[in-house]
Formats: sequence, C-alpha cells, structure tokens
Amino acid sequence: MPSLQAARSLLGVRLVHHTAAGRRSGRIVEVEAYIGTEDQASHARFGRTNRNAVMFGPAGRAYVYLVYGMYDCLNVVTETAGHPAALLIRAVEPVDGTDQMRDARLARALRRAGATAATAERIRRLPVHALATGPGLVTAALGIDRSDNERDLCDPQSPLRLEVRPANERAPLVVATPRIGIGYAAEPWRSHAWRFIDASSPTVSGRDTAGGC
DNA sequence: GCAAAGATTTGCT
DNA sequence: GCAAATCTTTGCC
Repeated sequence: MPSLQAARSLLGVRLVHHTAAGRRSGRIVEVEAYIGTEDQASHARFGRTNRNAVMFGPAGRAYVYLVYGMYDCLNVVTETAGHPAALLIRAVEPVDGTDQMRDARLARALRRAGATAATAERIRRLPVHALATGPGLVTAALGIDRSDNERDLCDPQSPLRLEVRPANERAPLVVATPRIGIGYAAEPWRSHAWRFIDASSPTVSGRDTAGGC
C-alpha cells in the first residue's frame, strides 16, 4: 500500500504493548510519513545505513530510533522491500493501561537530570488524553525502546503490535498538514503535507493543526 | 578519529 | 519564547 494511503489508514488503529506490567494500548491519532531516499527529511536520505536498515525491509515492522540523545521514536515501516519508507507515530489517545502509562511517564521524567518536583506533579495531573502527545512521549508512556526495533507489528502474537479499529468506533476526521521538526530539509520536502491527524481527537501534538486540506 | 547536528521535551527568563 | 539536556549517527579530515 502506498505510504500516504497507509498513513491515513493508520489513524484510529490501536497500538498495543503487552509487558509483564500488563496491557497498554492507545488509539493512533497523529502520524507522519517519510518516503524514499529522495525525501530530504527522512533518515533514508543518505541511503541504507546500520540505523535505518529496517526501513529498507518489508512493511509492518517497527523502526525505533533515538532522537536528540534522549527520546525513542516509533515508526511503522511501509512500502515493499528495497523502498525505504516509514510512518512516525506522533501521538496516541490512551485506551488500556492508563495508570501504567502515567507511572512510566513519571519514571522516565524523574530519570532526567534537572528533573523537578513540579514536573512530577504536572504529570500526575495530566488528563488521560494528554499522556502520549508527542513521539517521545508515546514510547515513554507505552514502554517502547530500541530493543523493540524490527518487531513485526502485524503479528497477533507480538508483544508490540497493531490491532484494527473497532467497527463500532467513530471514524477519524483526517486532516493533512506539513511535518513537524524538519526545518533542516530542503523544499519541496519541508512543505509536503505528510502529517496526518485525527482532528476530532483532543490528543494531538504540535501547535499548528490548521492549514491542512 | 573528531566535530556537528538532530523526525524532542522540559525548565527558566 | 529560548536554551539546555544528552548521545548516536553521519560526514569529513
């Protein structure tokens, strides 16, 4: 399936993680597409490297990388083998295991140097819908890290997997906008509306949700 | 080998 | 609203 179509289809899908602590899951409400070696915002722009190798493999696998030396980001690989592409999951609306997500957010935040009591208090007061509003926060809340790289997200037996949107659930209101945090990329890649959000969800990261189609 | 930058988040001015 | 925190990957000498 083409990556932009896959990105739209991913909205509303459940991201599920089973650990010793139990089941955590969330409804995907924000994704970004990174497509091909020509995309000057993609990790694949320098060709195949040790880090991005999984992007060159078959669709449905997890690509997890460390960004800014601090946060892990989760992607779903798309396109056929040999065509590097992935969808960055930027936000999910928590469904199952919300207490566990809050605990994980707290534990992660307090590990940081310079962490303050005010930060811990802020996380304790966060509404459930704001527990995973950002790519680094999705992995923090769900307990995903680089050891999950290359996992098959389409395998129903996998501890980290995708599950289809429940049939009785409302369909997402899909809006497309430019991608976030890629100011280093040249045009036209910087301006492509390859970020997709469910505009009907209270859970969306970033500020500019307007200007889409 | 070394320097620089990065698909982010938090804290302080 | 800006800069720090933090470390892997990439590019160049």
